[in-house]
Amino acid sequence: MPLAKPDPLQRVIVDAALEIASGVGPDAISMRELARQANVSHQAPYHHFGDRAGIFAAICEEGFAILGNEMQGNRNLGAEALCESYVRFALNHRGHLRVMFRTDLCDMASYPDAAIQADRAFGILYDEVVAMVGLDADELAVQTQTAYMWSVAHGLSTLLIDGPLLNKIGSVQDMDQLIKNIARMASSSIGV
Amino acid sequence: MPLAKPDPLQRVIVDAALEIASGVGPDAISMRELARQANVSHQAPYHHFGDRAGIFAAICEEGFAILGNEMQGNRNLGAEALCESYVRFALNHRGHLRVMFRTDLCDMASYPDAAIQADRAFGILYDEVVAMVGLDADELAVQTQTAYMWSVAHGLSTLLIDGPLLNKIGSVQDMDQLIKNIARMASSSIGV
DNA sequence: GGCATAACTTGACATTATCTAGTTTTCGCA
DNA sequence: TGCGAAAACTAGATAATGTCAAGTTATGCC
Repeated sequence: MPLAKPDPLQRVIVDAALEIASGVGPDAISMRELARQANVSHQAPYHHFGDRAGIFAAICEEGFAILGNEMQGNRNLGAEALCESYVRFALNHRGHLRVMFRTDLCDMASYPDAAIQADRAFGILYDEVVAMVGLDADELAVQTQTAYMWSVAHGLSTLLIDGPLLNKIGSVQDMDQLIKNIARMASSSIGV
Repeated sequence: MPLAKPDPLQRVIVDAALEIASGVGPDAISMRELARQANVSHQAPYHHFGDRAGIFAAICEEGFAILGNEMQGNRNLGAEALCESYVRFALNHRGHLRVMFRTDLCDMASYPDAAIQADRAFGILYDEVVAMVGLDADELAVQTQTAYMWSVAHGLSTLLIDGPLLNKIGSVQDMDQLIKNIARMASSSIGV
């Protein structure tokens, strides 16, 4: 029986980074600490990612890809499900989310692969809104409603992950209900 | 005519920090750079703020105080105005906002003065929702709707400041209209 | 005046990102 | 099988950072 192939270093490093990001936060990520956790020299991560921003770019790309896939999977279930899947992604991948919207950590304009995944995720939401408001709706209305849905999902996500919202909510059960209720409120505002 | 009293060092330092925060981002804030910009030794800021987190705590406290005041001023104009004032605060004080929800930069639990201002701002929003849904509404409904309003305002704010939303919107005029429309959509979902 | 306290300065240390320059591994191909 | 180049690393050095410890100056009050 062949030995299991060890995880490629890049995977190990990104996982270590995500662990730190979802714990203390992305700023605590240091190249040398990642190298230490991967048991390699302090320069090994540079070979794969170029610099610190490269690590964040990899996280962005992966994060938006996962988010896109999850939204894609719930695409036929309406805006409510889309909103819910956004928030659930955030809760299940808080390390990713904490990096994905930090333009200071990684300017996506410099990392086209990451930007592509981000645009794709946005496009799925956009298309869903188009489907709800109708193809004949004017551009501005679609943009507004897309921004609205995105704001609700993104706002709730960030408030749950980093904001004081968790402190004001009792149990996880409550949180689950809260997410569902808010997703429903948001989707019922669309297309009217 | 007496000489104008020079700004106290704390003000100079916080302003320098805000300048950096609203530009590159809060992570680029370094104690030594702040000292440099204030023309003092690299240890002077420590005397006033204790450590780096102390600077962020001061920014949080000030930010939530300003936000609270602006919301308080628009309190009688309904949830729509409240939501709008939140977003406008974010746009006009992006340095503050970028710090206020970064629990990794400053754990508000360790800075009661900051926490008080944050609770106050939240309370204003909460009271407004109570006023809209009626005093007889049950606790869960009020919590849900408060979280909803907050999510919309906060989500739109962060997406406009750091997210890719700006790239997808044409002019500042459009942005103004977008904010108004979204605030209206949000407030019309309340209390139904 | 005297003196306690606040408001700083100086120097040192460990840690960091990143540059430059090696060294070892791997692998396609003769 | 062996070789040669590219990939995957290692090693050392530099400048910058946060923060500790210890000194010095300025302020305000009795």
